[in-house]
Amino acid sequence: MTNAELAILSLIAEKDCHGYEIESLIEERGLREWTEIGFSSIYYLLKKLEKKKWITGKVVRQAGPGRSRVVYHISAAGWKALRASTLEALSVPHRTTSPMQVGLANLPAVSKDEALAALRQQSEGLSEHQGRLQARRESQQPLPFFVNAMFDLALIKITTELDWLDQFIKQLEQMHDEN
Amino acid sequence: MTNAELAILSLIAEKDCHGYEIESLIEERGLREWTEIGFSSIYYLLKKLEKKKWITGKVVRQAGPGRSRVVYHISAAGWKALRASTLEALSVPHRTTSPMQVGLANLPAVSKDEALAALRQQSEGLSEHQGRLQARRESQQPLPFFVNAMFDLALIKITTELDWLDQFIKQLEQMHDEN
DNA sequence: GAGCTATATTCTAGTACTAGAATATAATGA
DNA sequence: TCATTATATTCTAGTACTAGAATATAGCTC
Repeated sequence: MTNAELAILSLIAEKDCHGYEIESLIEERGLREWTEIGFSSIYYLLKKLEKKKWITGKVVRQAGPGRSRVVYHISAAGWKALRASTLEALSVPHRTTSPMQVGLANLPAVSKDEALAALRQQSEGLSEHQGRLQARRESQQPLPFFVNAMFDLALIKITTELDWLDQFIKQLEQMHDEN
Repeated sequence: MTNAELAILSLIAEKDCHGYEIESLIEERGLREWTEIGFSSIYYLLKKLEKKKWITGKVVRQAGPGRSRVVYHISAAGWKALRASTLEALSVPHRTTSPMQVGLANLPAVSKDEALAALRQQSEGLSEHQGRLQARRESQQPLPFFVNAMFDLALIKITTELDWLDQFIKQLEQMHDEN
């Protein structure tokens, strides 16, 4: 199961949902901070999960305007897959090279000044992201311990990267320009 | 330009290459530690870069056995794209949520013991990766400062994650099992 | 009963790879 | 000369999304 599939499946595991509702859940909880599922992908992913028999859809006509919804419910096989996939995600390390690291590998292609400007921008963007995460965590307390753990890990990773980056910028500033 | 395209283009920028040669460079330098470009993707990516006019191919018959090679050379437009893409990679932060974090979000789906076993496996895998990176860096000294920077950053990120993980495992061990 | 609005889903035409098998070709050796 | 080997490239049939436009339908208003 892919990350995107797992994310959708776990929302349905929590509570029966239709596509539009999943979109609002994602929006509401700021899940876009964690995944990159676009609106147009939700229905695609739902169909995929249904094809695998992990969820089953039921057309529901409701009071109020608008067409009927398809409300999805997780199946026994879906729970099994969710558990298996969660364990796999927890156990298998996944090497992650950020674009910035790839950029670093190509540092000689740009001038010192350009590199410095770019890295300062990176640093600012990272700080903003850090701030957003911190704010979101604080605004939602108290949270279950495992959600706090997620925030912790995310924040610690960003902070580490930011510290390293700021030190690297200083180091680069003091270097002789070879370009 | 995608990460994969950038990686290939930067190898060609360094020196004219044909497809098979790129594969051996990737293997030789342990670039799979940084990117996930499969062998079958190299030719696909070369074609893509050629279509964008960033590289030009030339059929070369060489001494020795085997069919002719297509040796690629970076164009002026290619250099321009390489510089632009490098600056973008250096400046634009990229949120990266590892599968483990997604797993953490689904922690309630598994039992405490299962989670602990999985996380211990994660920790071991991470340690091994850390060791591999460290060994590779040491075996290749002296390296250009920016390559050392890449290793530094990668190692610091892994170490941070590992420290957090080991602490989290301890915390989880002391918790009451609710599943 | 005709149009309007809100709600929800589907469709079209992409992009970006990827695994693995098949193919092509130059030299060499039996 | 004809199979074999080494070298290098191409082909087939996928998977996994994704942007944005189009469509469907229930109720409400006039």
